[in-house]
Formats: sequence, C-alpha cells, structure tokens
Amino acid sequence: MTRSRVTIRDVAAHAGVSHQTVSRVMNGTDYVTPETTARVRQAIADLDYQPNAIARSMARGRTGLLGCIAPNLTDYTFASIIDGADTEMRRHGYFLLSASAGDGATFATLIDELVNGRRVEGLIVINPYADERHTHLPTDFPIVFAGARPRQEIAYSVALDDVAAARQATQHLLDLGHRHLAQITGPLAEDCSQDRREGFYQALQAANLAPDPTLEIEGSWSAHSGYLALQQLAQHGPLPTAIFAQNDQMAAGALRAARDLGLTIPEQLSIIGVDDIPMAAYFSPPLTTMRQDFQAIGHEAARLLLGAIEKPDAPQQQLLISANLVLRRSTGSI
Amino acid sequence: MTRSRVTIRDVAAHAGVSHQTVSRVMNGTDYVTPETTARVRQAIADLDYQPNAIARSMARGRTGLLGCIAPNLTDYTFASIIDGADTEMRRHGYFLLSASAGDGATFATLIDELVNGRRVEGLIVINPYADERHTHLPTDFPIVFAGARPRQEIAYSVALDDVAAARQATQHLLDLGHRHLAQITGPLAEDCSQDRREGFYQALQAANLAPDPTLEIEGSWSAHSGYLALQQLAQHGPLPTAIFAQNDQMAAGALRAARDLGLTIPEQLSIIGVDDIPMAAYFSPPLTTMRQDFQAIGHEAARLLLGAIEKPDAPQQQLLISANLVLRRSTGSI
DNA sequence: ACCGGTCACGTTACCGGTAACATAGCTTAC
DNA sequence: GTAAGCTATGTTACCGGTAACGTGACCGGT
Repeated sequence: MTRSRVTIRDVAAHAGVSHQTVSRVMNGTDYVTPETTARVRQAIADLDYQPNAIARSMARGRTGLLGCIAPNLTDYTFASIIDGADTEMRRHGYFLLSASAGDGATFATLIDELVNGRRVEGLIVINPYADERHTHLPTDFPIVFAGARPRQEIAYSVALDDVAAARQATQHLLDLGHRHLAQITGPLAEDCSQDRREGFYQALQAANLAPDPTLEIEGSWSAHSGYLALQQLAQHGPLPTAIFAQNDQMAAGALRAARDLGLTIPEQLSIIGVDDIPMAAYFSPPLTTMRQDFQAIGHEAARLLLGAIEKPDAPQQQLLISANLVLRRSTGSI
Repeated sequence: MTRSRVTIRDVAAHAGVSHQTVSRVMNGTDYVTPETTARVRQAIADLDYQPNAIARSMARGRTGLLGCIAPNLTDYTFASIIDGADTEMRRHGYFLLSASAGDGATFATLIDELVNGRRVEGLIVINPYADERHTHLPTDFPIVFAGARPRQEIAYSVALDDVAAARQATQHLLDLGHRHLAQITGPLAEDCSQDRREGFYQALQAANLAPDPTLEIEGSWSAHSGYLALQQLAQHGPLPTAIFAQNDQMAAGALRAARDLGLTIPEQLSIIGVDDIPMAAYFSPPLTTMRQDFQAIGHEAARLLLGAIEKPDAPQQQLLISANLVLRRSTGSI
C-alpha cells in the first residue's frame, strides 16, 4: 500500500469523466449510471486514489475533528474520560484530537490553534477549572466541560456528583460506627475538591458531628501527598479511626503510610477512596472506594457535544453521574 | 473572545490593502513598510481575525499535525509515551493527534483517515505488533514504531531494550541467591514478551541454570492475570523463591496473590517487575522493578519522526532505551 | 538623463475538493 | 406535437489561505 498523491482530477481523466462525476461517485449524492460508476470505481482502484481530507474539510466547511483538552494524558481518570468520548465520537463519524495543557498559557495556545484556527468543530475540556484556563474559552463555540460542574456560567457539562459521592463514602464510614473521621482533600482550588468536602460535611452534619479542622489535610491528588497527609495526622494529636481520601491515589499513599506506622487496616484505621482505579483492588488491603464511571462521563460529554453541534440553539445541559460504593477490605467497623 | 469568521480578505479591505499584504504581515516573509504593517495589525485586532488553519494547510501543503496510534489511551505506559512525544512535537511547532485502535480493523480505518487522507504528516505507532496491524501501514510515509523493536523490516523504531532489562532483572534475583525462578510473561504473541523471556533465559544460562517450563506462566499484562499466575504456580508443585513479572501490573497481582496465600514478601518470595508505574512505590511491599523511561521513548520517537519528515532520505534508525533497576522491598536474599 | 536593482506592494493562479448552475437527451403529460 | 420534467453529465465558481509573478516608485552609479 503506497500513499498516493493522486487527485480527483487524475481519476477523472483516467476514467474519461469530469472530476465532479468522480466526486458524485465518491459521495453517492447524485445520479450516475451504473456503467459510469463502475468505470470511476475502477479508475479509483487503478490509481489507488484517496481523497484529501484537508481539501474536503476546506470545501465542506467542516473538519470532522473534535478536540479534547485535559491537564495531562497520563492520569488514568482523564485518559478514561477521553477513551469514552473517543468511542462515542467515532460512532458518529468524528475523530478525536486529544491534547494536554499543563498550564493556562499552553491551554490558550491550544485554544487558539484548535478552536480559533477552526481545526475542530467542537471541544471537550476536562477539568476546566484546573487554573483560570476557562477564561480563555470562546463563548459562541460548542464546548462541553467534563469532570467539573459548571460555576455560575451557562454551559454544557458532565461531571461526577461529587457532593453525593463524598456524602455516601462518609456515610459508609459512619455506618460502620466511626465517629472520628479525617479527610484528605484534593487541591482546594478545584471545585471538585470543594464539592467532595461539602459532601463530607453534609454527612457529618446529618449525624450531628462537627468537622474537626485539624483532621482535614489538603493533598494534591498524588499518592505521595496522601502518604504525607497520614504522617501529618499521626504527628499531631490522636489519630482518627477512619479516613475519607478524595481519590484512590491519595488513599494508596495513606495505606502505605499506615503500614509504615504499624497500623493495621481496617482494624485500627479504615480508609475509603474515590475513583476505583484498576489498581485499587490490588492494594493492601484492597481499597473500598466510590466507583466513578469515567467511560460514561466521556460518553455523555461526547453526546452533549454532538448535540450542541447539530442544534446550536438547544438548551444547555448539566449532567451529574453518580458513583457507586465498592466494598473491599480497607474499611471495617470500629 | 468570540470566534470570528473573518477572512484574510475582510482584513485586507478594512486595512485598505490587498489580501496578500495581510498574508505578508502575518508571516513576516516579505517587505512591508512599518506603517502598512501597523495598519494591518490594527485591522487584524479590530476584526479579531484568526487565520483558518485548514485553508493554510491546504495552501501550504502541510498540516502541522502528527499522529500517534496506540492500542488504548488508558494504559499508563502508552499514555506516557504519548506525553513525551507530545512535548517534543510541540517544541517543534507540531500538534499531536492521538488516537486509539483496539483492533486491526479500527487501526486500518484510522490509517486510511489520518495517513491516506493526509491529515497528518507523520505517524508514531505504539505497539505495532499488537495484532497484524503493521501490515496496514504504508511504506513511503514517515512512521516511527514505539515500544517494540522492528522485526525484519527496515523502519524507524524506539523501544526499551527488553532483553537487557529482563536479563538485569533476573540477574538481580540471582545475585540475591535465588535459584528457583519463575516468570510471568506478557502475551507471547508480542515481541516484547518474547524479548523479555529471552533476557530471562540468557541470565539463567549465564548462571548455568536451565529454565523450568512449569515455572513459566503466560499472562495478559493485567494485574488479574498476575494474580492467577501465582495461584497456578502455587497449585502445581513447589513454589519458586523468586518471580520475574514482565510488568508491574502483573507483579501487583502476584503480590496480592502471595498475601492471600499467606506468603511473606520478600522472606518467602521475591518479586520483581518491569516499568516502575507510579503506584509501584505504594504496593505492599513497595515493588522492586526495572524502571522504563517512557517519556524518553516518546521523546526519541518524536525526534526520529521529525528527522524523517525533514530528511526523508536519511538512513532509518532503531533506538533501544535501557531500563534501570529500582530497588525497593519486594526482593530480598534467600 | 538613462539604467539596473531593490522596495512595497497588487494581481493572478493554485491547493483539491464540493456546490451551484448549465445543458443535452430522453420521457411523460396534455 | 410540444412543453415540462427527469436523468446524467460537464462547467464554473468557491472555500481561505500561500506562491509566483508583475509593476510602479525610488535609489545610486555612470
């Protein structure tokens, strides 16, 4: 298979027809006799003709490409959302161009190139509030936020129901009899961390418990930050009997720190996470966690985006996906 | 910031010059007086003009896009390679379009769209031998294989030195005094699994040991397959004192199985993996492994690709990246 | 004063497709 | 028998940029 630089006009000449007839055969849009169709098909095969997608985009005024920008591509959660979106888009004849933007400046450059340069027809932005990146977004362009509920703005969005997930996780700990609960949050600059914290508070309040500020540590989503968080908890004052970690990675770090401190889990300390990353079942002990369906988030984001492109005037939607409690062995009754 | 559909000719009219002069100002290629430049700049700003990347691609005959196809995007190893490639490409003014192809048919479709449709100027294929997908590749197009050494074909490639990495991992176990070594391989259809197995054999042979076929289990890279592998080893015959797992995920599964079997690690069983995924340091116990520099693989792949695009006649290159032993607590002397 | 060269533009063509319109031959309806 | 309509195709324009070429104005040298 060799790449050809054959154009539609070469094919036309070879088949003895006009280039427009070739276009008609390719797209099946107009009347062409079976004989002509066959001759054109043969010419296409003879010359190994492949239409140039760029020229086609130019003429049609649409590129068939959708974009997705995430803070990075290596994080399992982002990659899974992208994966889910990709599958859905391909089912509708679009390709997904995924890119990562570690900071706001890179994000702005990407927007300029992809959106303003009209390379993509729509965009999914994962974690739009990671920094002030959302301020770089154009308003009259199909955009869906994934992984974060929208702030005050009107927008399309798909996100985990963070408040409910955190509430349920906390409730699970309360149900097991725990009364001294600590929380390891993500960066509090992110809405998602704030929402999960809010869910944690709500569950405590419903149980007539007051949150203890000394039992709340801000992490950075990384396992290492979870490790440090538990060490910090151990240094100051009495340990809680249970910890709600806002994601599985920090929970993994906490598990490891607990082992290093000689704590047995779940006998002396229960830990619950959020996400259910594939490794969660292989931690020691296997991690109880709130399972997020990242594929579904990506899928729904793609669906909203495709809808927004088709019907730009349709009302915008905000979807919340719920999490499910996955019981493993890192939590137990007191 | 609103998206504009202003064209270069609108700007020209607004500035009172020809559209070509606007193009000259944008690209800085030709002589334009400072006054005219200023007037054009002002018009660009007034109308919020953004050049259409598609039209530009069309006219220039190049898209500024490079492609990368991996079996999936959620695997940390693939995502990291993509990440490394992305960074390097962006440094050179290219954007990376990454896509996943779970099977050969999807792969063929992608190739058709991206390469034959001339959307991308070059391509990185991660794991080109996952199935028979490499047979769909065109020959006269800049392509770099990443994550697998080439078979007989002539090609650009960047891969881990699998043989050496496996040899070194095995040597580490031998150095600790182990003589009964088991191996959990990846799917043996993949060259990478075969190479790692070969390295394992080489180390054994150098120590005058014969590989025991009953101590070799074929896994699927997943943690679950590693879990099953150790269970299988435990069922038949005496356990080895050390295991070489061809990746960290299978090692994680084996660790978990060992715990379930009541084996203490590393006292009763040593386990070493390959990759050094971020979670490896948080396993129980932390996993000794051969660290792969995925970023470097991606970086080098991008470098080769850019070189191949610039100088299509330059000799092709095959690079091997070496792994480094990372000592943690899952291996110990007998 | 004339000539060649550089400067600073404008004009026209072109990339490779699709869309719109034109046209010739053949049916069908009245 | 002729207008109207459909079929099957060709011709021309167009998408929005860049490339190639053309052309006056101005410059210094002889």
